[in-house]
Formats: sequence, C-alpha cells, structure tokens
Amino acid sequence: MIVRPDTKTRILDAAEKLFGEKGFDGTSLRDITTEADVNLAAVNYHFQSKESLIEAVIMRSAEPVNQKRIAMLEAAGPNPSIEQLIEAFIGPVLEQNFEPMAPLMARVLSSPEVMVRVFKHHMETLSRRFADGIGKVLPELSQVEVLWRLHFTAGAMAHAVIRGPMLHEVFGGVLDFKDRKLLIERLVRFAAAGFRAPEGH
Amino acid sequence: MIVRPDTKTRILDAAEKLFGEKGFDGTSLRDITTEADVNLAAVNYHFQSKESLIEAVIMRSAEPVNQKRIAMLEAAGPNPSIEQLIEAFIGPVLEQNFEPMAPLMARVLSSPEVMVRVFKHHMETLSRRFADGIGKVLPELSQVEVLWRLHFTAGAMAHAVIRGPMLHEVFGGVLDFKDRKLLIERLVRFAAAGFRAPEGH
DNA sequence: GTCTATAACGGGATAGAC
DNA sequence: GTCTATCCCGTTATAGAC
Repeated sequence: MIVRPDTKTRILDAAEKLFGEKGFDGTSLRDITTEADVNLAAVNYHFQSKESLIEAVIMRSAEPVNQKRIAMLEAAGPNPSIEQLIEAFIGPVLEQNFEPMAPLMARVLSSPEVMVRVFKHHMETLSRRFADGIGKVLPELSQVEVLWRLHFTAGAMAHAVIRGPMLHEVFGGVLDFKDRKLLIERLVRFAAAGFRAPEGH
Repeated sequence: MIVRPDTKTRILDAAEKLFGEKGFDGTSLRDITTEADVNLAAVNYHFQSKESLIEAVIMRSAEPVNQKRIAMLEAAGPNPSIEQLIEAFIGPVLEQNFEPMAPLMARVLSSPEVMVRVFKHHMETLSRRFADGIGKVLPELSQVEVLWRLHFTAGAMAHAVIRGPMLHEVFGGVLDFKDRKLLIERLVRFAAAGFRAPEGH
C-alpha cells in the first residue's frame, strides 16, 4: 500500500512537477500548496522562500547524477586516460534529459549566494577529486591550472546544457544538442586537447 | 546646457544605477521611478516588465564590448592566428569590470526566451563572423564543429565571468579571477588547443 | 516540533480614463 | 504617453490545533 509522503516531500514533488510544466514564474506558491494539499505557510516553514524551494528541488535531482560521475571516475581505474576522466565529469550531466529543468537550473545558479551554497554542498569535493585525478595524468600541469581548465570544461558543459535548446533554435537545427552521444564526444575531444596544452610561462 | 533625457532614458539610467547598487531583487520599480522622476506605470509602458527592463540595461551596456570584439577581429588582419581570434572573442568581455553586473547578467541570461532575443540581436552575427574567421584558419574542421567549439569557448568564458567571484571565494583565493590578463591567457591557450584538436570520425 | 488558518503588507503588473 | 486605481502574488507574522 502506498503511504502518503510527508509534507516536505509532497511540497518538493509538487514543486518539481509544476515548475517543470509551467516554469518558475508561471507557478505560484498557491498552485504548489494546492497540488501538494498543504497549507500555504508550510512552504515557508520547511523552506524559507520560493527561491530556496527550487534550490532544494534542483539539489535533490542533482544527487544521483553526481553519484554517477563519481562512479565513472572510480570505474576508470588507477591509470585512466584524460578522455575517460572528462567523460566521467561531463557524461552523466549531458546524458540527462535536461530540457524541462534547464531554465530552472539556470535560474537557481544565477544567484551568487545560492551558487556558493550549491557548490559547497555538491561540487567542491567533486571538482577536487576530478582535479586530483587529472593532475596525476598530467603531472606537468600546476594544480591551479588544472582547476581552471576543469572549470572551463564545466562552463562549456553548462553552456551546452543551458543554452543547447536556444542554439538549436537560433541556428536552425544545425547545432543538434539532442544527439547527446555526439555532443559528449565533441566536448571530450575539445577539452582533452585543452588539458593537454602546455602551461604558459 | 544639459538637456533632460527622455522618460525612457531616465528609466534606463536609474535602473542601471540602482540595480548595480542594490541588486535586482533589492530594487523595486517604485525605487526606480522615484529616482527617475517618472510615474510607476511608465516602466510597463516603455518596457514590458521589470525583467525586460534589466534586459534592456544589459543590452545597452553590451554594445561597446561587442564593438570592441569586432574591432579586434578586424585588427587581426587577413591571416590571423587562432590565438588572436580567440583573444578577440573573449578579451573584451573578460577585461570588463563585471563584478557588479555579473549577477544581473546571470539573471537575464537564465531565461531562455530572453536569451534567444539577446542572442538574435547581439550574438548571431558575432558568432557567425568569428566562426567564419576560425574556419579559414582551420579549414579541415566542419562548420558545425567550429560552431560547437566556439560555443564551448563562450561557455567557458561565461562561466569565468559569472562564477569567477564564487570560485575565488570557494577555493580560498587559489583561483584568482582578478588577474584578467592571466585569465585571458589561460583561456586562450586552453581553447586554442581545443580548436586544433582533430575532428572525430 | 509540525502543521493549519488567516490576515496583512510590499511590490510587479494591468486596465482604462485622460 | 501619462496617471490612477486595482489586482495578484510572495512573504511575513500570529494564533492555535495536534
């Protein structure tokens, strides 16, 4: 028998559904609390604001993706190629069906304070682990350079995720972000070459 | 003698000032209309919403930067290096003092519809011109590949602009985004190597 | 501590008169 | 093009039920 989830979870579920369907601005807290069958004030009790609510929705959905990134990193073994490491870093993200979530992610990540929070919570360990792995493969690079290049890669990935639909539309289908395997291949190739570039003076 | 600018310009000026000082959420339309000495409804008459207002502010401030990008592209002459082209593409953006504007830009760019509009207006020609230039230097790459790599580069650049302050904070000053010359150098080196990578099958 | 009910306030948006 | 009046929504506060 199906148990009714608790209030907090019901709010999260309703928010995820409605934000995905009608967007952030298109969804009122009153919509969410009606759908979740809870009181309006419950949102502000469990989460502090509408902004924090969507942050929580994103955080929840990011968990399994990041677990997969770590799993792929470990599966690459002790002597991975730079391509394997980059694919572990970007593959699980780009494989997702991110179309409904992309605008929401973009919105959440647009607040610097939120970003710091998300980053601290989810990505600090992640980027350090990947930076370590890459540092071992490319020992001639300084740690700082590895970190910067990893973030260049993350930026290119985020751009593809968030702006993919837009690029597809603007360039009349020439840039097909829907073929994820090909997109991952392109980005891996680009970033791997970038990582292998010699460090300047 | 100084002429008083028209209503639309006064709103834009006031918005630019106040958004920069107090942020987007921290600035009410009533603040702006008071500062600009216009009626509240004038904002919605000239612009359609608060969101579109900041879009207009960003658009106005982006103009000179994009002119400089084109100027540098042309100054590189008929036989530029790939490094020169990339520097023309990213340099003028990264040289800016973007700290106060970064959160605002991030917010504007987080809406897909707005992004399409901004892109159509400002960046479509720009990215086609740069793609053409790069295509001539690297004729073995397909047009699609050049476009993707250009957007990977744009993503890395945007990431550095928007998340720079955050990375600086999270990594305890290790990633210094304030040394713009060095940052530009790093990104040029990374992207140039990425562009030179052979295209897969 | 968890949640509901309700009221009130500030701010973005809009319709319609001028 | 300008201005008033009004509406809706996010948010906060409060009181109280369980």
